[in-house]
Amino acid sequence: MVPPASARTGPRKAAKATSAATSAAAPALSREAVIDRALEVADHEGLAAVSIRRIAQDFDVTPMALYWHVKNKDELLAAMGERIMDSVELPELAVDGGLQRLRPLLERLVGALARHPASTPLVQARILHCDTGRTLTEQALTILADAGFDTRRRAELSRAALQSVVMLVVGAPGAEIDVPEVERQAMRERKQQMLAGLPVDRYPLLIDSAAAMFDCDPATYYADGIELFLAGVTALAARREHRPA
Amino acid sequence: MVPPASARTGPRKAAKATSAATSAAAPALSREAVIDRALEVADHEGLAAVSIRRIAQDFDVTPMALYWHVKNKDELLAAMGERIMDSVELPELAVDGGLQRLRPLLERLVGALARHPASTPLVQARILHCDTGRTLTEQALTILADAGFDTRRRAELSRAALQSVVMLVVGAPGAEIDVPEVERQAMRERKQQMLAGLPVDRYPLLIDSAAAMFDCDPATYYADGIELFLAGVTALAARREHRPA
DNA sequence: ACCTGAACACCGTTCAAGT
DNA sequence: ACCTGAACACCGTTCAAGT
Repeated sequence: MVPPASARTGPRKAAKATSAATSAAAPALSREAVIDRALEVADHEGLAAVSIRRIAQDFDVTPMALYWHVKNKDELLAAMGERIMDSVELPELAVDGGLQRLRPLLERLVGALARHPASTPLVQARILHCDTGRTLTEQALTILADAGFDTRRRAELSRAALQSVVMLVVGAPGAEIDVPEVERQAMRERKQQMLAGLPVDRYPLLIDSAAAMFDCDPATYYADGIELFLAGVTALAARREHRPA
Repeated sequence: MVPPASARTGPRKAAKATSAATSAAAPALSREAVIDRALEVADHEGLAAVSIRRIAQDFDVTPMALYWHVKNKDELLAAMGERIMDSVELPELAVDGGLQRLRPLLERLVGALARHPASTPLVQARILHCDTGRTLTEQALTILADAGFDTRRRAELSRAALQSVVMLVVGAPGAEIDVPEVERQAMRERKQQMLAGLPVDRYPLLIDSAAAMFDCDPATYYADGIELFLAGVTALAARREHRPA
């Protein structure tokens, strides 16, 4: 599943340096440090590379040492998700601007998630388990309520809003989540070749789109994704107004 | 990670029945049978419960026997994703109807994915690796091209269309993917209690929506999700028409 | 063509013990 | 309060060998 070890980047005993001044090497073990390191490992080698034993190794410590700072692996993964969520810089909620006020909210979320694409799937289940996620949801609900959506629609749409962002990041073309950094380029090329080898008569448009699917600017990709969602809610809100129940 | 064994549901030697007529028990080992069983296990116990050794056990066979039918675990997971994708009943592409022709396409996809929510994450990366997925994409691209979207926007939007469906299924309220069937109800109740315990002054709308987030009808949830996407593309297409470059 | 046995290098986790 | 050692029950996978 994971390539047979080799290439490690993490902090390690530089040599068998004696106690005093162990150089840059491993930082002190702590819950925060463990979570940070886990996110780093996921960023560079994929989420599958995150294991209790591996992280312990990076701290030059026994695997069981981690269990003092973290309940178990599931809790570590949950904490990674919440850490990402808490890194969102919450925007202030403007008094007016209608549904367009959702835009900064979604942009900030994209900004935070895109820093850790490989760990973004972890966020999905943890949004409502941290303050930042709840505040973000509450803001979205406020904006949607102002636009006239009832409780049920608000719930659905706020959910869809945040999940659309998760989807954008996880499904970003060329992100190749869960593939280690080093193999990403090769992976992309293999995919592109596969598409190029398809029968042109059966999939003319698909082949035509292949290039656009791979070399795409992340900034416009995210902007367009957010735009699509906003266009959707705006249209739905307009329908409500024109034929009110 | 996975609860400590116990409760298994799969086919098993009923007793130490002698060769001839081993009753209903384990079907013949084959690539198809392995994939089917893996999907069943994921459906009932979550994707994490799918292991080479476990599936082998369910067939009363040595783990290494599976390697004859399947290259390795990654290939098994990929095959599960493609199997789901191939179970989509492709709609015929109507000649007219504009962007609304996307609807049956998305509905069929939801239909197929919703049968295996726990394994739906596997579909994401495999869409373009099977005929059905490519055909579906080609159809989406055709509809989007007819609506006037250029190559880049077509590529983006077809991608967004299929991923939105994956997201709808994976993020379905109360689906609790990756949690074994037996614990799902308990999990839902824990979440609901957590929301109920929140400070009402900070999260008034969130708490108000809590009920709507949990007891929701899957049919309208999916219909609304598809509607949101269609409203979005339709609005974007309309903008293009009114101020053409 | 299809399956087994033995072995290897990994996992997560518990529990008693050390400082 | 924080960490270690030894042990257990799991993983995926290889390789030589059986029928």
